[in-house]
Amino acid sequence: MMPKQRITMADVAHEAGVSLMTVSRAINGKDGISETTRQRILEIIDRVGYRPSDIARSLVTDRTGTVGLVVIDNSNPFFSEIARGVEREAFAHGYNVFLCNTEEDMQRERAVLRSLEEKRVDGVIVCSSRLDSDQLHDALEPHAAVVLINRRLDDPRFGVVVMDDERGGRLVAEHLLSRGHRAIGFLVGPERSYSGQLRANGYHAVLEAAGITPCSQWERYSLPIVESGREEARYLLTHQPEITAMFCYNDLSAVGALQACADLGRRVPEDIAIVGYDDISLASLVTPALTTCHTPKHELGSRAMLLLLEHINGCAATCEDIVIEPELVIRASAP
Amino acid sequence: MMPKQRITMADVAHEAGVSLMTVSRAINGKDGISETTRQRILEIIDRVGYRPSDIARSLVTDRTGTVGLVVIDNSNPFFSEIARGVEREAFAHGYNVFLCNTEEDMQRERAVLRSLEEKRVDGVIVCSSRLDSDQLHDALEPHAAVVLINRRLDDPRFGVVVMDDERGGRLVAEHLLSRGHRAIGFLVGPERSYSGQLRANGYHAVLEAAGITPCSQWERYSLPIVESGREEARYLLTHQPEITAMFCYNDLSAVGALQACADLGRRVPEDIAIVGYDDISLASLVTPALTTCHTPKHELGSRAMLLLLEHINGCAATCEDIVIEPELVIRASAP
DNA sequence: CTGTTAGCGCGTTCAG
DNA sequence: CTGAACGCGCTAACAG
Repeated sequence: MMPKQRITMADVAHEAGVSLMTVSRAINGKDGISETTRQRILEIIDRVGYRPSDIARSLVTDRTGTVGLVVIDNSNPFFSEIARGVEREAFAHGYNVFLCNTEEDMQRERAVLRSLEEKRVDGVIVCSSRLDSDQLHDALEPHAAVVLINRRLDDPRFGVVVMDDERGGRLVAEHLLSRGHRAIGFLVGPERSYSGQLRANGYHAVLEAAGITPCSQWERYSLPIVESGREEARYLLTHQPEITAMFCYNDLSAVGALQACADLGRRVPEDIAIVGYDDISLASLVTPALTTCHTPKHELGSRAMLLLLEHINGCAATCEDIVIEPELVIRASAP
Repeated sequence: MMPKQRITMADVAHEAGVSLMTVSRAINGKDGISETTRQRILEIIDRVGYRPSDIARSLVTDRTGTVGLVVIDNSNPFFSEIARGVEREAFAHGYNVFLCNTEEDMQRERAVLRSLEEKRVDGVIVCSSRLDSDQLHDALEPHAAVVLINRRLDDPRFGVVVMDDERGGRLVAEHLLSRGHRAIGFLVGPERSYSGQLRANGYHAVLEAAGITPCSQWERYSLPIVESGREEARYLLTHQPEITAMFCYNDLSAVGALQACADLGRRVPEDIAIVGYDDISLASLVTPALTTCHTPKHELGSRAMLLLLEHINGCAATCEDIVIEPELVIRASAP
């Protein structure tokens, strides 16, 4: 069986009785070609089903029309909504997106960043890296354009879109204090989470200003998933029964905390108040609905993609970081 | 400022004092090269930070090491979990994944499929297409390797991984009948949903066998999102008050139905039983927890990717469809 | 074991 | 307004 041969520009040129160059001009909308021949060529292209090869094109233009998106885990709604925002904006501008999950694995994070290099992506967006500053810098340095989400790195070449996490931490602390809570459990998040660190800073600052010394026994690392939240919350509730409220790293771990409360017969919010983070759609759907900090995930993604485009096109007007403010959403779990 | 020139294979060859070919062999692990020189070359590559260009490589090998994944909407947990399964398997085999959302837009679906052609992906996985058979066939025909998820198309060139949706529909119908329900509302799903059609077939078959003629006034199209479920469920509950149960296209619309019940003061499951579909993690977390059909989403994705690899490598051992059976999960919303 | 030649499909010169 | 030659970075096929 003869493997069906791909149609190439030469075929189109031949069919049209013109040179390769003329076909190329017709495709790329360049001038130096009469409107009539352009139309004729486009019709032929359509008829024979020719598809220009972005591969060949990329080799000469040094542009691929692709970007890489690196996230921890696309099955986490936080990331999947960001991914959606990125992809929508990318599509609108003619770009395709490589989706890469790191799965909390630093080695894999480096590996995907490297494979994206080899794919010659025009740029990468990295969301929630677990690498430390030096490692991350090294992994990103070879990339032509970079935008970080929820992470700062002191290199002006890298664009930044961040939530004001410190502020989010403060908002939560202030809310809980205002409701009279003094003994507050805290699921800090993954050990290497940059956002978690910032939230903790803001949170601690408010507590200290109120004369409360953050107590390390009230704090636990946790993964940003339901199971881990349940486990760590159960630990805290069991070992530190004086706790009357709990601030969870994200909504998923907060749902886990809700489950832990149910497991242990603690009523929410009567016995214990639970606060989540991010306001994923789940947050308003569980019972009791979660008090949480709203993070505009779709916007985070689309702003990041837009910024990346500026970097790719070398017209990064502003090298200022884009900072988005969170908003406290008060619901039944911590009224 | 001189734009830093990319390091090419020639640089490495020069540095090592060998020819291009030798470097190529060292990289690709081919033989016909001594182990010592290979090591020497790999060290140089590492030292100078050379990254082989997959673009250039693809041009000659006619393989890109990329696949396209086409879904309706990655912010829907159903799809984001499938995407995760696909990406994990892809990564494990050295492939990168283009994630494309169609957003229920048939024109966009064609557009992304076409752009994937131009990117010369080695294959595509299409999940929940909204195109009809002819359109979909035309859009997929130019692709070298294709796997469909939850859709059949009578072309042996296309691999298929499907849930047994008809069975799912039957399982739900049988469960509701066995609990004495006779007037059952039905959110059928998107008008062009293939899965929805199959579930409806199974569902209707069981009803008819029980002597119940499916009543079209009990059925409504709906989008697979919470808002739409709420709206359509409210319509049904208002206009067909005799209904004692509702079968919803997916868990998201079932959650919407739950909200509609709350809006209208109907108790679940006392006044009305609600059944969802897919068993996304949300299903077990809402109150009351949803009775639903379990769909192994991650597995769907990874099986699809594995099958696609077989097609890409031309060793599609089996051209049999892969069929996965759903399982009814009975929870509080329809005990 | 290693090098040389050719060409993948296209866009960018520079001539007509 | 159109075309011919060249090269992007790499690998396959053949020589040595």
